[in-house]
Amino acid sequence: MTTKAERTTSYIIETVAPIFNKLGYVGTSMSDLTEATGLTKGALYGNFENKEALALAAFEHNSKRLLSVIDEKLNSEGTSLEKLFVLTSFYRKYDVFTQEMGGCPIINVGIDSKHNNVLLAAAASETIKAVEGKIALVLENGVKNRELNLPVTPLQFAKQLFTMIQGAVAMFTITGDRKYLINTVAYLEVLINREIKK
Amino acid sequence: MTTKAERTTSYIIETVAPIFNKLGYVGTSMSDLTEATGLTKGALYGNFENKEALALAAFEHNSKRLLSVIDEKLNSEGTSLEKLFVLTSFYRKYDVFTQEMGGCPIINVGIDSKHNNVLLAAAASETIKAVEGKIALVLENGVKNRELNLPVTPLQFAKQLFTMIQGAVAMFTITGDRKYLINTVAYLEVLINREIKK
DNA sequence: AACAATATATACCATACAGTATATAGATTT
DNA sequence: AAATCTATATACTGTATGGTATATATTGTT
Repeated sequence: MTTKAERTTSYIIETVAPIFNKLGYVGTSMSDLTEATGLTKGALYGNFENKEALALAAFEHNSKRLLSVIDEKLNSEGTSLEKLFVLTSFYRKYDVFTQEMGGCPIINVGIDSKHNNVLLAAAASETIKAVEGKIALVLENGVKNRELNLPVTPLQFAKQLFTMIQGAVAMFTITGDRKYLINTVAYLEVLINREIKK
Repeated sequence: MTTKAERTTSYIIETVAPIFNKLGYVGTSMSDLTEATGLTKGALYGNFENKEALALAAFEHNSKRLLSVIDEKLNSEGTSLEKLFVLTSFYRKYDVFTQEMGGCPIINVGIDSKHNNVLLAAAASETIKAVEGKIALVLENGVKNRELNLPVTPLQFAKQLFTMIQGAVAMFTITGDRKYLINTVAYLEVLINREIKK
């Protein structure tokens, strides 16, 4: 059972998350948030200690959503190779997935908070590590099953894959051109088939 | 001959550029800038119409510096292949180059200004186009000289290369781990040798 | 060197900011 | 349903914000 208070707290987080993600930590004002939620400062400060705690909760919300979708993709039925292709397919349409979140939380918060908020910066860095770990696990299994052949360690290859993906995400975010996502995913799929498929 | 006024203007730009690059457009206050320059608001507003004009000049300064170094690398003596390797070498140590600028201006301003300042966002996007064009030119020459063999158009390949580079830059910026730069450049050099070298 | 033109400093404005104390409304428990 | 407890609204801090009007230096010109 969820009490009214709990529901208010999560309503705030959900409403506030895309705003922080879009406008950044300093770029978001408390009045932006009262306006969006339809609540007053009293309500916001009753549920969260301060702006920083609110921003942190907002990022964790977006991060968890992203991580759980990635988990879902990487745990879908099929071979390790197929799992990887499910992931790349997800990133081909990453723009629609991130639309309601207000963009990629890793890139947005990671860059925005670099010199503005230590906790947020650390959280973004942690999310990267988490994704890399998840991809590495799939790669590791593929190697164990004699399905894949990696030129470097699973974690190293995972980092390389994710770096390329985030490159496409960054370029898409800055230019607004979806082709960066589409073309990078196409490149990655060829790369996986040619370089690591046994 | 440079008049005193001109020297003040460029002194302001040079001093202010890394601050805007680090803290972002909204994250930078006019008092940050008076403090850093040792000048007063009167001086700053005497030389620039407003905060936006100042931020724009600051970005253009960083962007020009970056583009001219890239130009220099891509116009160095040697074959097209060698030029490409001079560029990748530059990005292996991109962290030290961007240190005094306060980080990569493309990533920082591109992401930061996305929802905060239209002119800055457009300027970052333009800088990306400029870099891609410069790389494409070298690739095009390499094809003409029967030195390179591209699987796609020069511009398309240039975009793919630059996307990977900026991916490494983004990951380095967020995590602070130089290995993203080092490993991505290593990967790119193998890629160039194996995929497009004739 | 005296004057005119320009650049910088000072003092100020209205507004927006994050945050708080307290009053009021709403929910939960008995 | 009454009483208690909790959550939200209101009204208010003090401070920082971008920007400006004007006075004062500083520069370039004759």
